[in-house]
Amino acid sequence: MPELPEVETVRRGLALKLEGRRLVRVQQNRPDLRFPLPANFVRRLEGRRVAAVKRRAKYLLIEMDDETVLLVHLGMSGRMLVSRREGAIAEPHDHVVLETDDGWVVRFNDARRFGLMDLADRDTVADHPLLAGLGPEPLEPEFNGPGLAAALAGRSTNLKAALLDQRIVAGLGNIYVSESLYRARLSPRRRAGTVSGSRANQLVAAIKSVLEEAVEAGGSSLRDYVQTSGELGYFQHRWAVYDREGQACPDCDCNFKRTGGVRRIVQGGRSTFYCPGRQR
DNA sequence: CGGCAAACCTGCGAGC
DNA sequence: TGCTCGCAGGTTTGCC
Repeated sequence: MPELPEVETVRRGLALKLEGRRLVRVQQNRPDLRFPLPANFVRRLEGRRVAAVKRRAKYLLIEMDDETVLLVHLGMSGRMLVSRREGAIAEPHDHVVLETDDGWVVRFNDARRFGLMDLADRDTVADHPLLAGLGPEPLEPEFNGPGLAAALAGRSTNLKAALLDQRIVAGLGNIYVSESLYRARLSPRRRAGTVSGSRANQLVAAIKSVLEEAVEAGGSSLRDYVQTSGELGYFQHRWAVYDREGQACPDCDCNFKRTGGVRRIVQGGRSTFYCPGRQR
């Protein structure tokens, strides 16, 4: 999916179109996404003005003027497509459609339906079951070397799996874990508990720099992901290891002929990409 | 606790 | 051209 940089890109696009606008029409095209939509979903949103569009980890939090919060997760294939009302064409898998008082249409489109929406209250949304257990925001100062080391201490699971665990740090997914570990020169196979001190500091710095650059580039993009505007993100062109099996890594001083370049392994049923010459 | 597989669901590209 | 297979950015659950 959309990992943190993609969700942040979507958040910015939605904020430009939605903040301060009234939702004059809300259309719900099916009773459920990953979970059933809450009771009175349409009635609780229609006519409300959007106060703010925020983000926590990979969740979008769209706050209304009555303190209702529309919680959105894009899952693997979820998109928020923005267009003018007069040009809007309904497409398959448009599950929820929002229309603003100044003529914009936002369509939540999610073929695989791993995404979700729920309604919460502003003052208690942090305690929502989906948000309560999340770890620190990786781009905030609260995410730092000592804190990460403490969270990893004693864990025998591999470092890849630990960084995908949203309780350790919230917002990384399969692409940016591989990219961060490459930048930190740490092997995805290393035991998580062995990362402390300067290694933890380096890993935190790597995660922050990868995510910051990706946000700046407007996220990555695969075939089924577009930004709110419909344009593609550019970070995919900067992947060092993700989806680059067999190729030389960009900083290659690691004897390509011996290592065979970027290696793909499967951990927890998901692909991991790394350079065995650089990452230990 | 840990590791793994399966589950949720659809689409797409590769290979035959 | 058309079929089957494997794989895909996420997260949870259940089993050993």
